Amino acid sequence: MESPSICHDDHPIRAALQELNRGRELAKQLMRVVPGRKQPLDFDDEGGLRTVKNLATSISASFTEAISILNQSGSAAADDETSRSWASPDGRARHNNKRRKNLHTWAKLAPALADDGHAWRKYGQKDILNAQYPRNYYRCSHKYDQGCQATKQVQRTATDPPMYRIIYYGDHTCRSLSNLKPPRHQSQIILNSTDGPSSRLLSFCSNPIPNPVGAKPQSHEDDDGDLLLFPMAVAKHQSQSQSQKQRPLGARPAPPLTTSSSFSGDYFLSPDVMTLDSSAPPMTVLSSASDQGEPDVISPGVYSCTTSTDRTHNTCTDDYDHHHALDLDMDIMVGDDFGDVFLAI
DNA sequence: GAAACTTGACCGGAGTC
DNA sequence: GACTCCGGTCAAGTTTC
Repeated sequence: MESPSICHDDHPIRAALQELNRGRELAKQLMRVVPGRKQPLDFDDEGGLRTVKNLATSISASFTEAISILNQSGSAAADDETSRSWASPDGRARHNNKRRKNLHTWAKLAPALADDGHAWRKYGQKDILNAQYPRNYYRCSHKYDQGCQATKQVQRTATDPPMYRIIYYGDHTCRSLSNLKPPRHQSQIILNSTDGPSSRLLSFCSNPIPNPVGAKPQSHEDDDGDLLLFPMAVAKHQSQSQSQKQRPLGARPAPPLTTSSSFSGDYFLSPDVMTLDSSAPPMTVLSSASDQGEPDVISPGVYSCTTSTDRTHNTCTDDYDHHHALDLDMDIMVGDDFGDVFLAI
C-alpha cells in the first residue's frame, strides 16, 4: 500500500484529525482489498483468532473513535480547568462532584476490558445522555488505605466491534501492581503527554522499548527488532527527557497543571505507519510527561491527549484559528493491532 | 464477615431564559 | 438570578466470596 504524503494542516489538532481520518480511510481500503481473507493472522489479546478482515474493522473503528475523542477531549479538559471549586459556599467540606482538577487525564480505547495492573473498585454507574451504554466509575482500591486518587471511567462505545473507552483521572500514588509493561511484541505509539515541552518518542518495533530514555533515539534498528525512531521525536526526546524512564500505567506522578502548548506542529503519525504496510514493523512510540521525566508506557496501543485550556478554546473543532490559547498535548499509542487507543486528556 | 457491587440520591457546574 | 439539566460521587442496601 502506498504511503500517502503528509500534508498537515497548520493546526496540530486538525492535523492529527486529518491523520486519523487518513488512517480510517486506509483501513477501509484494506478491508476492500482483502475482503475474503479468513485465515487468522495471529491471536488477539483475548486469544481469539484475528483475521485481516476483523483487524481492518477494528482499525477503522479505532480511528473513528479516536477522532470522536479528539473532538470531545478538549471540552472535557476545559471543564477541568474552569470548574474548579471544591467547597460549598457555606464552607462545608464537600466532595468534588465534578471532574477533579489538576489531575493527569488520559483515555484508552480498547476492544476489551483488560487488567491494567491496578486494583479498581467500582463506585458508580451512570446512564449518560445520548450514550447507548452506561458509564461505569471506578476508583483505586487503595483510595483510603493509601490515599490514591486515581479514578477511571469505562464506557462501552457503540462501535462495531464493541470498544471500551477508558478514561483515567489522576495518577496512582499507591503501591499496587502497576506492572503495565506492555507484553512483548505489542507495539505502541505515544505522542507527547501532559505539560510543557514533553518528550515524544515514536518508533516501530516488535518489542516494546525497555527504556526509551536510555535508548539511543537515533538508533534505527532493523525490522527484527526493534527500535526505530523518527528524528523529530528524537530531537524532542533528547531535549528534555534526561530523567525519563519507562513507567507503567498509573505509576506516573501527577504533572503540574500549568500546561504550555507542546503540540506545535510535531506530527509523528507517519503515513508509513498508518498505511498498515505489512512490511513495516509494528510500532512503538513512547513519550512522557516531561517534567515527570518518565514516558507513559501505558499499554499496547494508545492514543492519549492532554489538554489544559479554557473551555472556549477547547472544542477541537475546525475553528482552530480562534483557539490560540489551546494547549493540548497528545499522546497517541497504537498497538500493532490498533486495538487499543489512548487519549490522554 | 469482609469486600465488592448496585443503584437511588445528592450535589454542583453549566446552559438557558 | 432562577431554573433546569446533566455528570460525578456518595452511601445504604445487596450480593459474592
